[in-house]
Amino acid sequence: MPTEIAVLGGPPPERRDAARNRARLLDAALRLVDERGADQVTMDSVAAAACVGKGTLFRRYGSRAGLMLAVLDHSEAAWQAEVIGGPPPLGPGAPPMERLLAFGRSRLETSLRHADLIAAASGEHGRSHAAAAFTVLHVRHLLAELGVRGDLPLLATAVLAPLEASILVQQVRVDHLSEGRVLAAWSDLVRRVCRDPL
Amino acid sequence: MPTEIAVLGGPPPERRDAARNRARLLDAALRLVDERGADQVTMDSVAAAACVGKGTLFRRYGSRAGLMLAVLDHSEAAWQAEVIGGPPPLGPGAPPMERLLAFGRSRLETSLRHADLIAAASGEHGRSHAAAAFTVLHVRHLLAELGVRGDLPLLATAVLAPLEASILVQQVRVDHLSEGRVLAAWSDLVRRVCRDPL
DNA sequence: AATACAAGCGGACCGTGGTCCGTTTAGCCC
DNA sequence: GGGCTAAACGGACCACGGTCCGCTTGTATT
Repeated sequence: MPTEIAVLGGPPPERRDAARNRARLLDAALRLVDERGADQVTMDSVAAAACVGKGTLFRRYGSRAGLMLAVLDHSEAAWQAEVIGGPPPLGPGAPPMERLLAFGRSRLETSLRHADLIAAASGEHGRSHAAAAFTVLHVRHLLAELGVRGDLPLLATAVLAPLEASILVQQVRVDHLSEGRVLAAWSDLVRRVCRDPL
Repeated sequence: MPTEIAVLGGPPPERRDAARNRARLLDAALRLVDERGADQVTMDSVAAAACVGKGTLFRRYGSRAGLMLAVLDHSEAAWQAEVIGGPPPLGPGAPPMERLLAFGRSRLETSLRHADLIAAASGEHGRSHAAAAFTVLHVRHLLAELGVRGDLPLLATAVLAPLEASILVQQVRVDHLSEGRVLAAWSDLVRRVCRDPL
């Protein structure tokens, strides 16, 4: 029986071949999604492109949604970095309201750009992936800086809700509303929410 | 060659057997969804229960999402009737703000009750089914009565966004926030949006 | 190095959504 | 009623997501 070192809980580390396969699979998925679009990528094709059995793919990522989530997180990492540490007004340095409006514009663009990926990733795990949690936290933080009172976590979620990919796709790609108009309406919403109730 | 009567365009009427099968299928689907829950109902089982071939099912309803949409519309008809003509404060007769808040509470409950059905119906047609259009129209109407200025269609969509089933399921069933708290936050949002900017 | 065993592996297999196409039938005209 | 055609029918068939299980391999222990 192997010595049990990890006294404090936590998942045991991945075996080296497992980690290698995980990386191979993510690589293959990133490449395929990039060159064909998310909804043209089958699980079999990813497994084949990674030279790995299908069973391994599902053991590592759980489901198609899980794999797409990993791809999505990878794709949005750069965006998150810009929000956290990039140049103003999106990054720190600008007044909170300007940052919030810049955030909205940027999020709108990103949601639309990754719409297919987001849809593919939005099965079963609810929407609670790292990326979503990050946006809520960020908006909540900005609202706090603006001195908004109330149930900030829920208010942040409410402000973010109209920027959900599924809603934006309906508005822009089905109803053919211009992105500018959608953004203007969102900005209006934000100003109303943040207005001081003096 | 049959006489062409419909000079003005529009889809030709359904053949009698087709209409009968459509009804049979919807009946079967309603019954199965009611007794097993939407995500335990397979297309094969619906076709079998309706004593109809699977091909027919798909010809009539296009896809699983289409069938579930029909079931959903049927299930929500009663709710829509209450909103349009039921007793206040949900129905007409109460002041607009009271109606709007009652609408929110009612919509929150309905979205959660039909969450599985809504999820099953939300493929491919975007969200543009009759039910969704109805809620937007209604909220838009109430906002107008409240004298709210701005891009009312988009503002209505933004106000409705936090009541989307997917978001509510995450908040209530995953994060275990109470319905009361979620509703309070939504009411707060609405009051902020409707506040007069004097 | 030899041993032991958990972890990992891969591909055959299954259920389900969706399509296809040869056959049947409702509706119209004579 | 008989004949014609477009519409409808239905079930065999396919693709894809997901599971299962017997075999392999990495790693820790001695």
